[in-house]
Amino acid sequence: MPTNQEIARILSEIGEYLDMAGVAFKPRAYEKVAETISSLQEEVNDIYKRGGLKALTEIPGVGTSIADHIEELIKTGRLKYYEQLKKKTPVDLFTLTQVEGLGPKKIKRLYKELGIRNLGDLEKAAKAGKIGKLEGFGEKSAENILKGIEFVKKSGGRFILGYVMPDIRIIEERLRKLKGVDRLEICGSIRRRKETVADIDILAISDKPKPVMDFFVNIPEVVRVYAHGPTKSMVRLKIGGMPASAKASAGIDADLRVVPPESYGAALNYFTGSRDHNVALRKIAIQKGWKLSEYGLFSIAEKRGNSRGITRKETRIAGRTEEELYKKLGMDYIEPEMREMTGELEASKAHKLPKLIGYGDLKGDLQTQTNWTDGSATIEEMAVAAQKAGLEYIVITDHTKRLAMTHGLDARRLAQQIKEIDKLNERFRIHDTRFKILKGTECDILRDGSLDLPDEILRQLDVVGVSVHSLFNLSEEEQTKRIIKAMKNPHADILFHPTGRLIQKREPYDVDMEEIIRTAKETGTILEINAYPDRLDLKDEYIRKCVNAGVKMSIDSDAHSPAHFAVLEFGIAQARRGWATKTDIINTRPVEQMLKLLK
DNA sequence: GCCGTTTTCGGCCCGACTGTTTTCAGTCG
Repeated sequence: MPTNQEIARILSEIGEYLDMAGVAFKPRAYEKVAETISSLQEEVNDIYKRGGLKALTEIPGVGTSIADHIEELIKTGRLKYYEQLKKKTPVDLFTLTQVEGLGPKKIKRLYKELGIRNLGDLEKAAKAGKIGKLEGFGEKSAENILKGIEFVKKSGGRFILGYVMPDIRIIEERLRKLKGVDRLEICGSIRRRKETVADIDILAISDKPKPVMDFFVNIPEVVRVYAHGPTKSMVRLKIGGMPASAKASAGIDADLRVVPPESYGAALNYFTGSRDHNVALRKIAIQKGWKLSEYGLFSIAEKRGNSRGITRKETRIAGRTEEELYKKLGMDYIEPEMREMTGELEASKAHKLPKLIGYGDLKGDLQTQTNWTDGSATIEEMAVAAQKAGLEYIVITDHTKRLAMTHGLDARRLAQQIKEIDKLNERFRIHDTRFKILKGTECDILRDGSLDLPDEILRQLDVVGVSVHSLFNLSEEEQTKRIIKAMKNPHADILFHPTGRLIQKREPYDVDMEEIIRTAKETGTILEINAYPDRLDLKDEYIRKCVNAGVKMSIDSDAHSPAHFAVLEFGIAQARRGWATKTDIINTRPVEQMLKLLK
């Protein structure tokens, strides 16, 4: 049974083969449907099982031909049409197209004239000087291909946002301070605050773009310059990124575009994306008889000349700000985190967009660890750091005894910690701060769904978080049952990192999230949005389901050191991508009100 | 090959840069 990713890859390769053959329009149809399928929530397989060919054609971009292709793939595991194309040009398209500067047309010529089928062949030919001699290629192309090969070998492609953000901000500040730069913004998936990002898109306003460009391609982090023009430059940056990895050492690509002030909003919008969101906006503009580009929204007047045909006069009608642009198109402003074509255009037209939780809206943090278990700092140090980060309260949630490697707390040590926290709060009170340390736990959920600490001690805590740290491989049924039983414990207030995933490291465990969300609603259990950059667990799609179901959530740092409170912004970003408002998140409230929302 | 609240036929987002060219194709985002 082919997975969505496998189906998407085959369809996308068909698109590239058609492109190679010079076929018009079909390539884009295949590329587009491949993108849709690779980001589909439901398995295409299941859709087919449920409703056959007809259900397949209800997937956007799937018509009769592609539906037939998919059916053949599901039924036979093969696709004759694809195999025929592949036979004509039997190359490793997937890898070769990852080489910067190589597209279908060039790959075809390299195969026809030099017999190049894969990365190895390509490297050999380039080193042997064969590519430079090919008509239309030249020495420079050969050199670029070799550099491209190096990167493909080293890089996995995407970076975890929270790990690269600190370095990106340093570069951003340096460029912003540059003389001649009036405004500057990081756009693209970074502005949309995606979980992972592939590159850095930077937009600037300047009336002297040349010195800005020259500065940019010469900053010390630049290891390679792909393009250096008057309004657009592209480079590869070597930035630390944390944790240090092979990936980070390969560097990350950054583009800088400079536009005039009257185009800033349109450019900001265009370079922020998502691509699909932009395409949809341009179509709306066309329906109104206008044209939208990164330079603005234009009305078009056509004048018929006597013999010379038609002349077009374009008049800018919006583009200085994004707000103006959306308004002119008949819509409310859409926050960057929502620009993913998941219904934001419809909501915007109907003036029904939610007012998203803001980046300064958190008043507390409900999951923090200390040196009582696997954290690095004392309770007091964590409290002081949280206060500095602008919070009014934190919950200390050290691990429990089942997690032996962290010296998890048993009932006796937890009782000691409770006393310690009482003392500290007294001291804070004396020093006349309103900051409050709450007593809590990150209590392990055992195999059978019971909790790692007895009810007698849980009863004494302000906040009980429960979470899974073992037996990730249980069947979906067993895992779901286990977690639901824990949620039904009258003391279990919050389910921490509900799916257990680690981005780029560990898949989520098999769990029926629909069922978990229903149980949360039933039992009044809070679901956590864990802000730690490689967790971001819940995912945006589940956050949105919680919002729609009226299930409350918390945003927690899972801080293991004082510096970690900085990650809360990524949790807020995640919540915003799930369309959550301030009222959906319990720790936007002052401590007394927050506590009232718990069991 | 897909799609339709102006279209079931005739459209399909738009522009920048490079390299190898003498006016542009290919690639990228």
